[in-house]
Amino acid sequence: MTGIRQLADYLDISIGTVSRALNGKADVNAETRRRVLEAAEKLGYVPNQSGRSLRKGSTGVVGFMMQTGPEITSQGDAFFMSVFDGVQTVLSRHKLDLVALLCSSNEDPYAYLQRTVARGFADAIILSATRRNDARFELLHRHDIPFISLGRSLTDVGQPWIDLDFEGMAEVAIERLVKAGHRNIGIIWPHGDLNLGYLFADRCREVLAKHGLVLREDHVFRAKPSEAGGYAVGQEIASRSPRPSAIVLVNEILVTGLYKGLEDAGVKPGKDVAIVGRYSPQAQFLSPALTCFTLSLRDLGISLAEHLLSVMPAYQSDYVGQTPRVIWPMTLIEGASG
Amino acid sequence: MTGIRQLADYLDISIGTVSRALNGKADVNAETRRRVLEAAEKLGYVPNQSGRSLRKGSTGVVGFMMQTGPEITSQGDAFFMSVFDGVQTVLSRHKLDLVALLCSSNEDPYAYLQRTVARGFADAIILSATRRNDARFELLHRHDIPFISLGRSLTDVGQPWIDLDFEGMAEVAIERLVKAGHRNIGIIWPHGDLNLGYLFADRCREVLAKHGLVLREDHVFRAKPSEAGGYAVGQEIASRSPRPSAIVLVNEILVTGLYKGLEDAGVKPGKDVAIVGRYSPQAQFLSPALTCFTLSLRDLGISLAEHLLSVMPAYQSDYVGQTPRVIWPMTLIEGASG
DNA sequence: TGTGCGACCGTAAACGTTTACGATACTATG
DNA sequence: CATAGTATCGTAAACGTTTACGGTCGCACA
Repeated sequence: MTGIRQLADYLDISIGTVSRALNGKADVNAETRRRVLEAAEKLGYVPNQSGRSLRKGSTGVVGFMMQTGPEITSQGDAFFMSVFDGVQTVLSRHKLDLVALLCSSNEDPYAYLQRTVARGFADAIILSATRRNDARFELLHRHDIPFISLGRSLTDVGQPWIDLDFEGMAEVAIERLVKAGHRNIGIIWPHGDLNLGYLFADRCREVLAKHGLVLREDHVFRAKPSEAGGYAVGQEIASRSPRPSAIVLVNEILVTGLYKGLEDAGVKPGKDVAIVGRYSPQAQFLSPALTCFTLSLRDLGISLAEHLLSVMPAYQSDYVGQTPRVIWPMTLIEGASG
Repeated sequence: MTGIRQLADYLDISIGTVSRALNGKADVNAETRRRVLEAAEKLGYVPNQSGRSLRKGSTGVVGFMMQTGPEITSQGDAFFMSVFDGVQTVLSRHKLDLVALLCSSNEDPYAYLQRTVARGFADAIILSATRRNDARFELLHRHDIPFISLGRSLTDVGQPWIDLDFEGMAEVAIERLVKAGHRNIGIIWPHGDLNLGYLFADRCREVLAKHGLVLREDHVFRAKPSEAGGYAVGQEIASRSPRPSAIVLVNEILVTGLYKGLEDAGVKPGKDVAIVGRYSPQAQFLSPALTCFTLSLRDLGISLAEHLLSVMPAYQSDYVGQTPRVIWPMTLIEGASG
């Protein structure tokens, strides 16, 4: 491993100058800088992260916290990979690296976050899978770590957040179904205390009420966020009487199972029961194609990164005037399901 | 942030003793150790990672490298989340943390890895999405970084690897289909130069040959690893004459699209064309349910971690006698598709 | 009493950077 | 020519740990 010392010896100048040259400081001769950069390239020198961050007090990495395990939050397949990609295109412009902080399913997320924060692992954090009451917010706030959350929470501490427009989605979906003549509309609400479920369900109720309709309690279906959960809830829906004539679901990960659950119970999705859901890679390849709400995950990632930078002291000058909170719109893809 | 110095001052002992007490070194009085641990807990002291790793030369983190972007390798993120979970259960026993090293889709993986390795970011690396010729192997070998790869490669450098048994899968699938009377069997081979495609295709050919059958070149379908890719290839299959009566696919991520592509072309999956594939969360909820090969992703993760530890000098004593290479078996789930 | 030993602990160096500060040489200006 | 100013660079401290080394103390033993 070639360190800055080897590089300095090789060039026969001091390590201070080398460091300044590499970091783009002003007081270094242009010719010297050129030589340093050239030599660094040649010797394959890359600054050691530990030494650098020990001195600077910052690590140059942004952590995206997520829980591992088979039963992930409420997002499916390529969701995070696409978001990451957007985040990185922004961060890389500032020489920041993104790593995923993986909290195992048998570790308490709060304890995990506490540990990684105290270790000084990342300069800033992106939170996902925000709960309705989420203690992690206060933790990061107390330690004065810049962060942003993908998702709102009641335990807001003034940090920026971006959340999908679940309420707008509820509104558009319900309006659409009501206009199509549906009077008996049910919803699927994923298990757990993710905040989005509440936002979604509440707005559904409101919009229905506006039309003089009521969301029956036995038409609120709780599902595990998995295909199996979708299957189970499909069976359940089929067995209700009265059976809802339309279903809105906020979770993308269970729709194939839902279709199958309904079919196996003799109820044809899109025909006997209209379905409106969230986009997933499978959505348009189901039969009938799912009417669903979509968004650009990459753009979402970009926005997440930009808003995060706007609260990081070292970078915020480039990102002034960011709206601190964003409700991210989703657009409807008309399928044949509802 | 309370450092070791504050802790030492608080206890009125030297930082050396504090460090030894916390790290479980021998020559420290039992009572002193108790006091130190208690105070550390009380003051919420957590060792600074940069300082520690600068001194020790190791970081205590294991990196799992993966590419971000919508068009990921051939696995969905449900796949990795489960594997991660297994990896972590093992690593956490050794106080090692797992982070995902996210290489953005517009950065060269080799350059990315080079950068993170030189920075000294992780003590060991897990590679995934191994290509048939993968320069990353040699890179890590040259830098003497312990690593393991999920997937074989021609550019093996003697490191341990674990790979799914794509050849066994090919064998079982082909035998099954031949036994069912199929003579015209096609395969779907994902785009890119992932090694698994070659392993799979070659073995398919061999097994077919054993039965006096030949894999027609126009029955080898290349597909983009996405649902859309599956749809396209479904259309393609339908248009071939002669049309294969059965299809084996090695990639899990495109099956819903494949079904739809076939259906839209008037070909009924499972009826007009038998299909055997890989397990995905959707597999059993398709109609007909997919006959597919599955495995315990968590156990795979556990094995990955154990084999990785066996090549890490600081930990290998606990993991002697590990077989360096593992071909991970998959088991068949009989669906109705083939 | 002197010696040796073990238990325990303090001291200080080292890890690889960054950066405040001071030193040097050269240029411009009077 | 003297001086101030500027460009460039070297020096050394600092970041928070870990750990080799040496020191002190108490005790056992001859």
